[in-house]
Amino acid sequence: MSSTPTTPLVSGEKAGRREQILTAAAELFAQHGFHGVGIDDIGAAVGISGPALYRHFRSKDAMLGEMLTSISRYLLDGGEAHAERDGDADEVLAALVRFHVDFALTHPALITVQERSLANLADTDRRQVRALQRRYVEVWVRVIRAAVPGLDQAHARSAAHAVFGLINSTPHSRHLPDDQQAALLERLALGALHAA
Amino acid sequence: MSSTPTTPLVSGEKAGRREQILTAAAELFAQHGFHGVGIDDIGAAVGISGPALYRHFRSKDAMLGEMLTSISRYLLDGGEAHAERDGDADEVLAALVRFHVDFALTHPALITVQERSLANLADTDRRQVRALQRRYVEVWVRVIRAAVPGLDQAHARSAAHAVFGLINSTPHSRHLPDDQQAALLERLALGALHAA
DNA sequence: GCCGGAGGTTAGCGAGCGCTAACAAGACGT
DNA sequence: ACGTCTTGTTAGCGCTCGCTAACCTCCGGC
Repeated sequence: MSSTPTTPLVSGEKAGRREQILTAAAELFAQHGFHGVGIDDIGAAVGISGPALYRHFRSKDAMLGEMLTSISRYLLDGGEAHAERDGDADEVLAALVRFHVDFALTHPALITVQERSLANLADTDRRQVRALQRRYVEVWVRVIRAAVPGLDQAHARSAAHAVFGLINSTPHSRHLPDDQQAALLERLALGALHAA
Repeated sequence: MSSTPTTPLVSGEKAGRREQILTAAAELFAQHGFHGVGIDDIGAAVGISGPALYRHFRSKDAMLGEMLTSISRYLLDGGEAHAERDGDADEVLAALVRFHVDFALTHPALITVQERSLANLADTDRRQVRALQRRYVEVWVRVIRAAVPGLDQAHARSAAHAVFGLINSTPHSRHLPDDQQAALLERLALGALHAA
């Protein structure tokens, strides 16, 4: 609604140069870490070479910044959309889990980058990402507490983080077809939460 | 029995210089990533300055290598010890979960480093760490399949990774006293596995 | 038919980093 | 008393990396 028109979170395909660069960079950052990837590597990954990237981004840090803030915003938006849909509390929770699982399975590189290199962000960007993440966690806390009785805020927050860890572990283990992996992760996540 | 006598996994306190350096380095690597930490930073953290570290380690990579292999070996040894103790399958699983939770809560920096910077390891070290980790996963797979009926290898392996992610998430969320956090993680982990 | 902007190229700068070299000072066995 | 081993110091080399400068080329509008 505000800056970019639709924000389909990159999605390959037609994608302008900026998006193309961001997806390539995400893949590289995920594999080698932020400092382990050079400007030239990113350029090479999209077929142009080195400093041409500065026609599209102000700095290497700006790439990471845009990457992480767009992820966080996408998750927050999606999370809020699911949380606001009224219905059975258990079903809302299941939908939220499914949403996050789906994201983790379709964008493993982004998951890895977000976990790994928040520390490499410039101060301003890091504050913004942190804020978005906090709000996303709060969405989960509300939904969890509605579905699982007898959990105080602190326990619900810890449980939310734990479930993120569970779901986000998926880039480290892809020995199952996607649909089976998704089904398993959903069962595990919901099993964990209902045992809390 | 082979190289080092007892291998108490560092543990601060008396600890020789090498161990002191490794713990300091782990903390820094966890905060800023491997490439984000300079030789001088590590030296400063233990009160000596810069190149003095080369009296104790052959290179910066060697520090990371020793750090990660010792973690992996500690986990594998502990895991096998718990798995071999016979008794109720559920109780063995619970003990294994408790073991890993305990490790994650007492060594959050090591957890973070192991997740984050496997990619920064030299080839030889990385192969060794990978091998140790694989064996640790296999311990879990056996214990899980004994306690949870109807899981094939692949599903059990995915579930193991997911539970690692769940437990290892604890460095990102410390807003609960340690004992409550441990109890919660145990419940979540076992809840997840029994729902698999 | 020109011209300005968009998006590339290569050359090279300045800074930071891992690591080595050369040297100093205390502990200690003989 | 002396040499040697250990563990520290500072200076500095060489390389890599992020980024800028200067230049080229295509392309669409008037």
